[in-house]
Amino acid sequence: MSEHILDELTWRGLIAQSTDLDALRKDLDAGPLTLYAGFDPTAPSLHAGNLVPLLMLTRFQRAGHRPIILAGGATGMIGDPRDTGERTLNTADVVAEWAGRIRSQLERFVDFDDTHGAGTAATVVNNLDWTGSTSVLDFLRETGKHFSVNVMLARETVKRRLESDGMSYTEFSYLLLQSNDYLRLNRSHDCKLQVGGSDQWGNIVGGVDLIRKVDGKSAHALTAPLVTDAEGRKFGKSTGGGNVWLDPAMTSPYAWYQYFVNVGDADVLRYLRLFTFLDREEIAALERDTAERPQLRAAQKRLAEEFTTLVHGRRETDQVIAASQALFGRGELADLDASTLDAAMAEVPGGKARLADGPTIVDLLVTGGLADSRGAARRTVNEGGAYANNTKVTDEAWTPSKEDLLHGKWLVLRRGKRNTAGVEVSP
RNA sequence: GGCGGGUUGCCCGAGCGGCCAAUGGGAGCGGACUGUAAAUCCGUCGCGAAAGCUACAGAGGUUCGAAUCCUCUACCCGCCA
Repeated sequence: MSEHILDELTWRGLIAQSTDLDALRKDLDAGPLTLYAGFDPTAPSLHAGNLVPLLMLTRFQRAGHRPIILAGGATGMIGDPRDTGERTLNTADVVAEWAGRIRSQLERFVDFDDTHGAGTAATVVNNLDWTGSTSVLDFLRETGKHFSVNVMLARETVKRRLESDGMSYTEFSYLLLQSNDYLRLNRSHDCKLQVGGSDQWGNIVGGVDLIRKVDGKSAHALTAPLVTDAEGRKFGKSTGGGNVWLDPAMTSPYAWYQYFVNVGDADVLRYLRLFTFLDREEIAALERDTAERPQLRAAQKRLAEEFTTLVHGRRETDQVIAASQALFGRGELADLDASTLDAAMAEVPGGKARLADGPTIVDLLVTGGLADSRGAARRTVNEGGAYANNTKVTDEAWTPSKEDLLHGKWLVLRRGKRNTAGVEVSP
């Protein structure tokens, strides 16, 4: 069969820090091992960066182990300290709502049956279930007593925060909560491994230490390199800013696909290893393609295809690929048949306009969602970045005529090289 | 509780009472070059066609005129108790 999970993670570049790997390997070989990763509801949706640790759970499950997904209903109420400064607390309602939404996203990435061997069925837990009812006194006496402030102050994030804005006691306590989670799961599920992004290292080993101190047992820690910054922003530098969200209402499948098609050569192979299940041979072949014929973007297209399928499903992926080919292909837009064009237009942003209103290119860029304001739209036109049906428009007053409408209703707008929108124009 | 400092546009960060829609970075956006890459260079970057409008934590006030002065409120930081 395949190689050892730890060896696979190593070549994929998924191991940033770890406790004793040999000891972990021994435990892994002894049978299904229970492991967990936690996800705090800090936004209404997971983003691409969250998928590294999430897929790590998937990989372990496929290798015959048992994943626990933890939704941070409690930790999300507190906030993991970050370098940029104190977080604003969200209300309990918001946290609960986000936790629910994230939970349903998380559930798609693991199997809840013993598909990968006996005892590999996944579990979902919410740390609010055991933290919410704990009394302060119990918590301080039973958990707090095991933590040395001296040690906590030495943590990187804490040090940086003390040099800048300082930190509330609330956030300072975060470590204790997450450590306690690990202890709880170790006791209730015999969970012996926690994985996460490398920013979680301190929190994870906090739990490892706690388990050792309280129960005298050993547990493992494994972190993956961060692909995003602490905020999950700036996932890559190859294209537009902002987060790439899993929620199709926040980031459309088309936008998701396009984002990964546009990944730079320097990142694409690493991303393939981090975000896909392609094996060494396939990735090596794509590496050759990238080196020899980079303009084909074979690796990027494969990454985008695999990753879109993983998140949005095969069907949706086929549609966005078709749309991308139609819009970025060599052929003339006018040559696309009606159903292909309709399908492509359904994937990109758009709007509606009426010919009778005599909308100008400026109006259309705004209604198509390609410009935030009319001023921005005019700027785009003057900068030479506006296109209608792939023809550059340089006159702000340009207005489409009936003959411009593809299949009698579509006007394909573009801003710059790769931002496309479809405006449906009625008489 | 006392004393002091702070709150500026997406982020960081300047800002003498008029010349400030507000210096400078970064991010973003467009162009050139390419491959729907990277790097680099150029341009741009509140809303509005314009008049003008809305903005410098919030609310008042002083003034011909305030982001800049005063008062109160909220939040943040530091020192002391």
